[in-house]
Amino acid sequence: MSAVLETRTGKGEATRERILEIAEASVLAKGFGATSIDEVIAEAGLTKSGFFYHFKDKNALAREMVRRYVATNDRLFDEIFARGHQLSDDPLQAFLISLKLLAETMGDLPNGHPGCLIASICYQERLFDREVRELMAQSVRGWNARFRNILDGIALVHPPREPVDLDDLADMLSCVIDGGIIMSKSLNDQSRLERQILLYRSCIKLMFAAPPAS
Amino acid sequence: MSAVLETRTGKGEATRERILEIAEASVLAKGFGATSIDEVIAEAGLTKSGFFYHFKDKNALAREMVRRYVATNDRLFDEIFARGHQLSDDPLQAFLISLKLLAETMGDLPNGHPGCLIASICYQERLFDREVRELMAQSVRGWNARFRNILDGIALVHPPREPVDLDDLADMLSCVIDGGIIMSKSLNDQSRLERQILLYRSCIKLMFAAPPAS
DNA sequence: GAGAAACCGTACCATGAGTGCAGTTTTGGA
DNA sequence: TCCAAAACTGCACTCATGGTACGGTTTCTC
Repeated sequence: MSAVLETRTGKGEATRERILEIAEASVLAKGFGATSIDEVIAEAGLTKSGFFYHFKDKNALAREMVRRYVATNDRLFDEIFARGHQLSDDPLQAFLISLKLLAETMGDLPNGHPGCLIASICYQERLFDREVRELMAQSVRGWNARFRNILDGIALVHPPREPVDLDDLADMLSCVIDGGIIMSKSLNDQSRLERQILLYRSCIKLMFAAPPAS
Repeated sequence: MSAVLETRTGKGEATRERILEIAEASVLAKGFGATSIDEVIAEAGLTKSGFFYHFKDKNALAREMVRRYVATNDRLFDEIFARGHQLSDDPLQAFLISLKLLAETMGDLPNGHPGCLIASICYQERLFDREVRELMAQSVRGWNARFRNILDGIALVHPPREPVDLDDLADMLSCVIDGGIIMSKSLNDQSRLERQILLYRSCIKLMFAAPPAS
C-alpha cells in the first residue's frame, strides 16, 4: 500500500515527479478538469505516449498527485510540531510556538500559498473515482486526528476555561487554513492566511491559558 | 451597472435563471472547466443556439453566476443579521443570535451546503477574465466589511478582553465558513460546517463577553 | 550485449467550445 | 387582431483536447 513512498532510483521517477509538479501547479490554477495533458507534457518536455507510460489515465495522475501532496504536507507538519516540542516542554507553549512557525512559513512563501489540493479536488469531486475521494477524506481525518492529539495533551495540563469540543477545535485549524488560503487568493493578499493562523493561535491562548492574575 | 437586479418579466428571464441554476450546481460539483455547455442545455431542455442567445460565451455565464450567487448570499445575511438585531438590542447578543441562526440554517440544508461559488472560482482563477475575478474580490471585501461593521459595534460596548485585530476577526467568519464547507464536503459530514460556525461563535463570546463574576 | 525501462510517432475517435446564419415560434403590446 | 420584438430551433461548420492503440526506438542496468 505504501510502496509508493520508497525512493525509486530510475530516471523514470524523476520524470514522474516533474509531471506531478507541473500538473499540481496547473490544477491549483485552473482546476483538474481544465488541466490539459497537452500543456503538461509540453512543459515537461515529453510526448503524450510518454505521459501515458507513467499514468494510465487522468485519474491515476490525480491519485499520485494527492499522495504526493499529503506526504509533503505531513512532512511539513512533522517538522513544525517537532520544532515546537523542542522549544518548550509545556504542550500549550509548544503548540503556540508551532502555530507561530506555521503562520510564518505560510507568510514567507514566495508567491503566496499555491492552494490546497484537497480543497481543489473537493470542489470537483464528480471528476474523481472513489479511490481519490477516499484518499482525500482519509488525509483530512489524519490531519484532524493529529491536531486533536495535540489538544488532548494541552487539555490535560491546562483545562479549558469554557467547555469546548476539542474535535471541533482541532477541525478548526484545517478550516482556518483552507479559508485563509481562499481569502488570500481571492483578495490577492498573501498576509491574510498568516493572520488567520495567528488569530486561531490567539483563540487557543484564550481557551487554555490561565487568565492574567486578577 | 446594476440593471441586472431589476426583475425582468419576460419568459427569457426564466430560462436564464434555469440555466444559471443548473450551471451553478454543475460548477460546484465538477468545476467550471469540466462543466459542459452541452450537459447544461440538455438538462435545461434547450439548444445550443438558445444558450448562446442568452450568454455570449462561458465567461458571460460565469459573470452572471457570480452576480446571482452574491445577491442570494447577501439576501441571506441581511435576513439573518436583521433577525438577530430584532431579538436583542445588545450588539454582542444580536451577533451571537445571528451566528446561531446561521449555523442552524447551514445545518438544516437538505443535502448539505452545495459549496461556495467564490471558493470554486478562486481555485480555477486562470479560467476567468479580470471582470469575474474583480467581482469575486469585491464580494469578499463586501462580506468582510459587513462583519467588521458588526464587530465595531460590539467593541464599542464590550471592549475585547485581549487585543485583537477586528479586521482579522471579521475575515475569520468567511474563512471558517469556507473551511467548514470544504471539511463537510470532503468528509461527507454535514454537521462540520454547523459546528465550525458555532465554534467561531464561542470564540466571539470569549473575546467580548465579560468574564464570569470571580 | 541482452533485456527491461523509458520513451517517440502516428493515426484515430469522441466530445466540447464556439461561430454563423437562416428560419420558426412565442409573447406582449398597440 | 396584427405586428414587431423576443426567444428560440436547426444545421453546418472549425478547432482543441482527452483518450486509445500500437509499433518502433533509445537509454539504462546488470
